[in-house]
Amino acid sequence: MSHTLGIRQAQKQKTRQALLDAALQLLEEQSLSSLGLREVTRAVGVAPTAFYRHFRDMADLGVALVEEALDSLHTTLVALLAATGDGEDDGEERIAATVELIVAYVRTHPAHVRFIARERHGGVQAVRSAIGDQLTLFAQEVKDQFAREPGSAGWDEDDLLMLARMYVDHMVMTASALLDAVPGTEQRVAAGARRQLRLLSLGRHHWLDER
Amino acid sequence: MSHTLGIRQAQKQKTRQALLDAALQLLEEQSLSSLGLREVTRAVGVAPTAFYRHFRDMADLGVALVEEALDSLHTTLVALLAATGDGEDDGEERIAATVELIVAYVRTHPAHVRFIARERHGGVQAVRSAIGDQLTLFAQEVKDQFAREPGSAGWDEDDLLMLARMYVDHMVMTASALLDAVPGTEQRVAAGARRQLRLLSLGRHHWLDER
DNA sequence: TGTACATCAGTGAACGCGCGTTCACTGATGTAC
DNA sequence: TGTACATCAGTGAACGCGCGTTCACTGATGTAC
Repeated sequence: MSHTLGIRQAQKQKTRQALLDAALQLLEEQSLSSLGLREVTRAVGVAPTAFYRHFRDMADLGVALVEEALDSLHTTLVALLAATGDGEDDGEERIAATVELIVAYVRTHPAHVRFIARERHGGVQAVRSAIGDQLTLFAQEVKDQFAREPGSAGWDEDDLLMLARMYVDHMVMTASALLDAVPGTEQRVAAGARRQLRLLSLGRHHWLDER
Repeated sequence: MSHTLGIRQAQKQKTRQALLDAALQLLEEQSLSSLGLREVTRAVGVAPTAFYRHFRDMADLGVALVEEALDSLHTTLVALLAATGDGEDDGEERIAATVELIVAYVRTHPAHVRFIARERHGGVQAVRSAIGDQLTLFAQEVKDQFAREPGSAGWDEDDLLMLARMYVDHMVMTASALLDAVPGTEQRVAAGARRQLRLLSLGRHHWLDER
């Protein structure tokens, strides 16, 4: 039997989620350090003081948003690694699948992408750290996947991590570029992203050529 | 004979520069959208209303800061392109010189770097646009330099621009990574950046291998 | 050079406003028997 | 099942504070003659 939440706890969760959703929406047009507690509670329709039943302050809510956003991003990353074949053809199929996944992710979670891109270097220290830690974790996972592939034979740890970081950074950058793209030009951006991945792939295949 | 400013104009410029300097310093620990006009004038030691003699609002000051920051970055970029030889040895010297220039730039202009990294995706639309436009311009200049090099024979325009964008983005990312680096680990970050440039360089040299 | 008037960068008082935080509260939900 | 008490998510009034913006001003600098 799975545990059913009491009415009280269920309602509390609902309010908490409403606060997170409202904040994420408000953050499309401003950054976390200028978003007010009253603004968020007003959007949800609860008293300002209700906020304190869920978060200590806005930075605390920001960290919760990072977890939410990067949980969904993690799902996408796992799918992306699953689509990783290191196949016979220099990975052209994998590149197309990767970019397609990013495009789909941006389409379904635009606010999350914007939030991460904006707050990654934003003005709230705790949130910046949370995002940095998660991206480092992602790079580790990508590295582990690379290490499993035959194309990585002979690579040392540092080089693999460097490669993984480039892929993760490229993912974030592509996602953010898609967001900022003039509507209708997303296909051009996606094509550019595929070209960039092709360049990285070429570099990767020739990495060991000169010892 | 060069034109000498009147006493009045010279003093006005001085105050304006003081406002920009104070704002840049305050922005090390917060983002533009949460920085207040009174905060800036207080730091300079003038009345809040003096602000309006120089800027319409904080967004206006932000755009002025973009111009200031990217002017100095442009100087660095020109030096960087001058250091570009596309030499015999896969460009290892150029890579070292490039990373060294970025390290030096971050050391001498840390606040500018932080400002650009933070506001590139920040909450103030006008500033975001100003930064985006300048970076596009930089990519064009890098592209033009690449086009002049023998290694780029056979490349089409779109591919060259894509490559230039990767270099510009890599520069910004490296600069921001150096800022965030735990003090003392800058050399590790620089080594990682060199490795990444080596990978890009390899990709570049093999770009036309398969037509 | 001296005088009379114009300009305008910076001042300081005043304003209305929304902010974050405190506090004692209410009333529905949970628990013990 | 029913009753008595405990818990606690959300309320609403109140607070002091700093904000952006307005306005009429001052006095040093600039200009015309």
